[in-house]
Amino acid sequence: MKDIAAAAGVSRGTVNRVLNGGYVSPEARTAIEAAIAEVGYVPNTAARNLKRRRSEAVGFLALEPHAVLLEDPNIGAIMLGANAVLSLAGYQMVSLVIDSDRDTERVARYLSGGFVDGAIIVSARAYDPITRLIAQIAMPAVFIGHPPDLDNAIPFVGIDNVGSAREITSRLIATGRHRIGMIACALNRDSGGDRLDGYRQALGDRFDPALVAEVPHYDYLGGVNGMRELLEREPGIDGVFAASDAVAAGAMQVLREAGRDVPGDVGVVGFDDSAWAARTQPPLSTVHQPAREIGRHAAELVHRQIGGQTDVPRSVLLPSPVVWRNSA
Amino acid sequence: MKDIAAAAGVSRGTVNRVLNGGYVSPEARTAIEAAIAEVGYVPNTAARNLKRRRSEAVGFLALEPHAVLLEDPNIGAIMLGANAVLSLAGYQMVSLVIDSDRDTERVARYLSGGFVDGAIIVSARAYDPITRLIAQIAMPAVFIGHPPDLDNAIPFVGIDNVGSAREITSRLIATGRHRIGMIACALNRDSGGDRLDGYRQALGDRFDPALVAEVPHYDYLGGVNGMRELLEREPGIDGVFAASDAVAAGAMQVLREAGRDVPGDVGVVGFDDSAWAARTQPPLSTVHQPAREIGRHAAELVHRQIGGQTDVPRSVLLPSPVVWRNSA
DNA sequence: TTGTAGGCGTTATCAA
DNA sequence: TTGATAACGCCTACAA
Repeated sequence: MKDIAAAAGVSRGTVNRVLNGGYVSPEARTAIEAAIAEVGYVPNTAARNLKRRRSEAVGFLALEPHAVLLEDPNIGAIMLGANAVLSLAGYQMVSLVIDSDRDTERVARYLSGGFVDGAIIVSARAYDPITRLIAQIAMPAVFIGHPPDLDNAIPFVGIDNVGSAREITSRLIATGRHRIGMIACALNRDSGGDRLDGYRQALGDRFDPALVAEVPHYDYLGGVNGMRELLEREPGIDGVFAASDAVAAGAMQVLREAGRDVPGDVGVVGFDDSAWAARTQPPLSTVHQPAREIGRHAAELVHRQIGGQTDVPRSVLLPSPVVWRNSA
Repeated sequence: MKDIAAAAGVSRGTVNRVLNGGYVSPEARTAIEAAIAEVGYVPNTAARNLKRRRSEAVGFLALEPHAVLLEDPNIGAIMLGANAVLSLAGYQMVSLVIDSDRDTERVARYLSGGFVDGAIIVSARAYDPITRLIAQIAMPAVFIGHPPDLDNAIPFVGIDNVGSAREITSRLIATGRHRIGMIACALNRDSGGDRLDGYRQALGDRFDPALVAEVPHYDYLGGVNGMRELLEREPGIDGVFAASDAVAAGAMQVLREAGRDVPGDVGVVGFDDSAWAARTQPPLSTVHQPAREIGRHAAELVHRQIGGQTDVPRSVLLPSPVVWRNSA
């Protein structure tokens, strides 16, 4: 900057004014702009951050084991939604992969080092060190999904998993199914537990633990294994609520191999309304998860916190309607 | 830092020495460490960067339209591979979504602002402004996939798309197929063009343009449309090389609906060896793309450049063997 | 082994 | 409208 001040024959203060707005005479301005173009000058952000005490960047943290991260059909859409909003607000979204303890530590340093002004956190587990750090340094942040900790200092954006699960299970009942099972996943995460709760609520007295197969992940393989288990335990099963579309796809594959017609013999419903849902044969009835919107709202919430607003909602619950197709 | 120097009753110089190594007396050290723990002090990275002129971070840039990004089965694995290496070297990988012109501009500022010491670039298009910027400011960088520009200042990591496509097509020929079509995608990208070239080379004189269906993206829908087109143009088709596994999955769905048996009536092969390949019925013969390794090598290449090494290879080509399953 | 002091490139304040 | 100047928090000589 010194260089271009010299080149334009003005002081650094004036250069700064054309950069960041202020009173500058036309002659000075053109001279400076010419010099900037000449040298290809770009302000040093480290210096700027040091002075301004902010980075104009927001971190997007996915605290997932990586296999899960890659399978998740929603996370990409959430990122894009968040990026759209942040981008418009002039913020750089930087997403950080946390894939080991070493990562955790480094990310912690990164966050407290002033590289970002805020954070969007996807599927934090309870007592995660990163989560605690963020709360401790009072960094503007938002969770996607339920907050994992009891203290609700950090707002969250999500959907009503319980309600939607209850609703889609109810409609399975309404279509005359009698032995309705569930393939439940990821019970250590809020979404997993909530969907199981919804299923249970819908069934009420007719709930039968023998009809619930538990599998670790929301993936195709989980659907395959879960369905096999269910079929073995209850050959007369005529309805299945799979905790995600990928799981439902795996389940349908097993049903096909077992010679059961969907939806004739067995009704199947999923969750997410992801690309899977359109690809299954027949297309899947499922719960629409507004991933893009979730990302948008999350970004807005951090942005408002960064801006110092105090009237930020503690939580935002987005509608997640059932999409009725042909699998049930 | 001033604070903790005061708290520990020493000078800032001494504090710095316990932070970054140097001669410090045991008493001073313990006092300082206590003070650090007390306050929860973390060094300000902006200031440190300003002084050291580096950030210990590497950018991961995917210059893709977002829809493509979400569909790509490899990009996640590449990121994880890169992150593993960078993490070990103490670098923070930050991935930046580029989803609009506004994004491009902001990312450019971000890069030249000293937020990262190097960059890994996925599927840059020719004449991309970001690419040019990186070359211009001589930032350590590496491309994943062919370099889009003629000047080869920036090394790249990839696979031999032409060779692998040729090989898998050849084996389709060797199994006795006579009318072998291809569903080609993304011809505006190097991988797309190269795979078509390999197919053409394998067929030699028997190459027939009427047997090539072009679709825009490497996705399931592309496979569906491409296969329909091919079937219409040449009902006697008995072999198909799909430019990716997702495309192959779409094609197989159409073949199934048309009553053609795979591999009995039509042999189908894909490319990527992604999760799709195991899910299709029958499992897909395909080309294994070592995505994780690609990420690893890319990270190593930038890291070595950042370290000032000059003997960095201009390119790394990883093996991409054919995986023979049951679809052909 | 420790303290002091100057500067990294910006921004912000204050006079002029 | 402009220029000088003092921070921002850290690192690194150099002196003690």
